[in-house]
Amino acid sequence: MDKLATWQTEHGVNPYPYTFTPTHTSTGLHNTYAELENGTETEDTVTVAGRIMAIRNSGMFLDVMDTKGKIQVFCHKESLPAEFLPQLKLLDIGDIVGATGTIRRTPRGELSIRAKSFQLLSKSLLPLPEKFHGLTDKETRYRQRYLDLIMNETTRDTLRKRSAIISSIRQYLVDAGYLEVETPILQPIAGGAAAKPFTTHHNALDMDLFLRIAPELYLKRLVVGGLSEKVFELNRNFRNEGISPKHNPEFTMMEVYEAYADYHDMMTLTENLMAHAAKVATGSTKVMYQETEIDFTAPWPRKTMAECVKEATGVDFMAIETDDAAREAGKQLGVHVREFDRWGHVLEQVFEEKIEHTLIQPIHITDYPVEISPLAKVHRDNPRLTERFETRVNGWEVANAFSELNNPIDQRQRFESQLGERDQGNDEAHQMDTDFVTALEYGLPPTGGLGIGIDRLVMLLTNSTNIRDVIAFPTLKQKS
RNA sequence: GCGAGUUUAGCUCAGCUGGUAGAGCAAUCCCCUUUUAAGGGAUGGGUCCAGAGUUCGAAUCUCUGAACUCGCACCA
Repeated sequence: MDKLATWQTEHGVNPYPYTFTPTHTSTGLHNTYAELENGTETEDTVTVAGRIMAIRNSGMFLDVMDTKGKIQVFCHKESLPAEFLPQLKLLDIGDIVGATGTIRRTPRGELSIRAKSFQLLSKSLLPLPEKFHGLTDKETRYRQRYLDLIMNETTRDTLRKRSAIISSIRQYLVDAGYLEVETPILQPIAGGAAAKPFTTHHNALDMDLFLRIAPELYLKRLVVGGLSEKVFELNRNFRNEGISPKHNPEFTMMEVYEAYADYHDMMTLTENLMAHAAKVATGSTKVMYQETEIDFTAPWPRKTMAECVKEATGVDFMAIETDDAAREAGKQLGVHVREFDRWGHVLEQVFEEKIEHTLIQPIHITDYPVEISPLAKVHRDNPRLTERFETRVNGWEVANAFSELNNPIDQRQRFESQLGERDQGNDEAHQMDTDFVTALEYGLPPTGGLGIGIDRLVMLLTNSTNIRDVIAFPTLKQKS
């Protein structure tokens, strides 16, 4: 652009200088001078910096936006030294500038800085989207998130809240004595969940590796080793599956393991963590999501999966003895049943198709069938069930937790049973991880474990209806 | 993967039954020094998503493809 050259040749200005030192933020000034009356001038000199979002009256009024907000810079020819006036004409919407001047409030009530000087800090070469409608095209908003952030306060707010939520969870756990750890993202066996992994290859080792679908098996190894009785990891998982408003191929999971705890303890921890995060993000444990108020205030109801199904359908799966009878019952209820489904698969399928979407307020669904819970400990009162729960909010799975299976003999059998399912066509059945079984053979203490889907929690706490709105750079197809 | 929809200027969008490509904002130039989407005047700006077809003539009709959006499926 010509203006870029003009800055350099006619004004000897480097349009991309190295440093600048603002003394104040826009929001800080709005707070400090909240009581300043209209039409008042002060002698208080401040320096701010930010992006020009609007220019009015040929540069007399600049709206400057910094991370905290906006403030008007008032460039009047009587208060701005004459040498700045030609430079004023060279400013564009989108330029980043610093300005120094005195605080005043205009007769119409706009807190402003009466500029004594300003400095170009970065020249913008591309025009910003139109100011009134802003940037609304969803594709551009996701592909060029920087533009979305410049133009849309909601986007800035959502992603800042995401950061606050993650910090609050981390801080809560650290304060409670949990040790934050890191475990491999590149794994030779993608374990800890049922999902299709991304595959990659290490050249020097000539070895295929998988991006992890869950950190679970490594975190339990750390508990076996006694690194800490309470560990957690807050990081990305990768699942090679469809993209939807609730699924991104890479997503953020918090997993925590606590020795000598069981799944009841994990329910309490889930409630405390989410209620805390809700308060940090929204100021309250009662959160408006779309048209519904969701109440995260602890404690939350707990109900077994079989009870839910019995209440909603009248069918008591606990009274069904065989897999054949379970499949028949599933078909009777109009639920999708596969030929290799056993009692537990059918029970879960009925739950998902008939009940899940009705669970709006936070609830722990407990006592999952053993067939679909290969890493959870058998229920102390019933061998067909496990001590596992999933927390549902707004019909979504937001947490999954167990009393961890720590009996190595049982674990080996569960893996073998999963291999059997794999042979029957369930390509997401769990793989055998012999080293993990070996770790259990050295002894994992009784342990409670919990995973929380951070992105979905952030969606709920920021009133977002698409997971892409809570991920700064969501996965998109490459433009050809 | 399936269905519906969208794709036109930097942005937000018009463009009818096929007949020379439009507006507002942004940009450039001029006027204007107390504006709040500032205002007035002038000017420039297009691979109408891509390719093929129908037609004298296609942004518009047909087919194929692409990206996106929404819904569904998948995601135990």
